Amino acid sequence: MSRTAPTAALNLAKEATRKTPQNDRIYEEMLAAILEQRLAPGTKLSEDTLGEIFDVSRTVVRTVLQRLAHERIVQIQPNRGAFVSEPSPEEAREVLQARRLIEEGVIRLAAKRRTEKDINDLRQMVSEEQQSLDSGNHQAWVRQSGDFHLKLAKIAGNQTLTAYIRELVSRTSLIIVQYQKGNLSSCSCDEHTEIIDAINGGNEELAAELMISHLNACEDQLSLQNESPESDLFAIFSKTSNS
Amino acid sequence: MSRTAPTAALNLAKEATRKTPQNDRIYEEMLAAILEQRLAPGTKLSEDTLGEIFDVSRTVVRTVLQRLAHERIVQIQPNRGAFVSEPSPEEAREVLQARRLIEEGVIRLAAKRRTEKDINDLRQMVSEEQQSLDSGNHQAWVRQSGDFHLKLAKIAGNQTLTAYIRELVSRTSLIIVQYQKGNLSSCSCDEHTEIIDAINGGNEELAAELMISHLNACEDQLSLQNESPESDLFAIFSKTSNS
DNA sequence: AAACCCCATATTGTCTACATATTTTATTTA
DNA sequence: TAAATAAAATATGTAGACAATATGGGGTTT
Repeated sequence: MSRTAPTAALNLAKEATRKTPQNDRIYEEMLAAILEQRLAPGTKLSEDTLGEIFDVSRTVVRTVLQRLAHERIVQIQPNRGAFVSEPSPEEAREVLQARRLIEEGVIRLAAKRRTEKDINDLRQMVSEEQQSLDSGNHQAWVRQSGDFHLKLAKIAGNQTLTAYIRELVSRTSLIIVQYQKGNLSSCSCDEHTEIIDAINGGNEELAAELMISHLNACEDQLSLQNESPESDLFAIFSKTSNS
Repeated sequence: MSRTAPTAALNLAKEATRKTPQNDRIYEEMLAAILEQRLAPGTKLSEDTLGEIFDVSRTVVRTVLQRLAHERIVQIQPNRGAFVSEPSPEEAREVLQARRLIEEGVIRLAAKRRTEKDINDLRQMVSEEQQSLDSGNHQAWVRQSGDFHLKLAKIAGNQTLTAYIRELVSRTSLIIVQYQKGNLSSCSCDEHTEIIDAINGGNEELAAELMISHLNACEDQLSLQNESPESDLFAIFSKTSNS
């Protein structure tokens, strides 16, 4: 009975976000569409078209596009429009580097703060990942794999870092869409399980090493050897035009 | 003469950002106003008023406010308006924790990649910091101190991490405005100098330790013992109302 | 006199219209 | 026929108008 403050504060927080549901709804739908590969990288996102689809004016669409642009999921070219981002190999390496750096720290925090329930939740998530992998549901696996890393950030208990990881995970999904070579190896779930075991045992150092190895393995599964599009053009034509 | 691609790509990049200067100009001005404490935390940012000040419509103002909101410099309350953020002590601790985590990694990268010019630039920046400190120019010092950390991120060479640090530095400035107790200690410049010496010597481990200590020292200079506003209210009145 | 309700006012959320920039297409010329 | 140019069409950038929501004051009721 005493101390209703937390509940009140929570309700207040919910109240604060209860409105502008249109923005959020459209944002979620567009993000999902991009991450589930229904919108390929490079696709033009016409304001009029999107407005018609979601039955809102361009004003609302622009708000959503600007939000997605800030998260680097779409790129806005002034006076030309918004496009689904096509991360360059350099950008891909950068994102993975940032993830190694941040998630190494996050996993150490998570190892310190994890509860029994957290461990159970994580194991449950890996189990579902494995199911998607077994059934060949690539899209679901990419999303669930990202959710696993996001859950670790939430366990670490820092909202700022969680927001950054959410962003990086989204961008990674986009990168995987573009650069994944061949089929995905099934070892990923095992790596996730190893990480759970490490933080369950409170072994920060091991957990950190496993996380870095895991992200390195992810990067190794990508074909990032090629240069950026423009440079490619010059490289491709230099043989004939420069001779 | 051969390989004009990089230059072409650079020009293209400049072209891409040459427009929408209005957004950027107003964004920069508002950010400066907030970080220089001309707009205090909690200040209502009326769309009409700002539109009148900058001589643009609310459309443009809203775009800028949404951008600042995404960077957590302003808070948008639906149907109520935008306000300069008032970071809670919890949020302050979170930001400093995120900075320790990210900047430890960044300083290691910077130590690996720094050039002679970088070191000179950094020493020059610290020198200017010292001048502002000596002349009692608090505002300039806060900005320059942030620029130092931002420069380190640029040396590390990861644009994603640089963007995150820029955001965290801005938020830290806002936090300092709210929670700095007493005068600022002059040791900060010395700490920056020590960090430069460490990365100049290529001593990653030392540089990382110094950076963490430095950020801890920053946090220790803040008065973060109080709880968040809401909780405060309940704590304050619980003695009388609950008896 | 105090508390409550309703309405007036002001501000934000959204839509539509117009201005400006880009892209496409059609026409002209070499 | 192909290239270049001009004009039309299309899309984005901005402004202003209307709708919805929150705030504050005045009046009524107990």
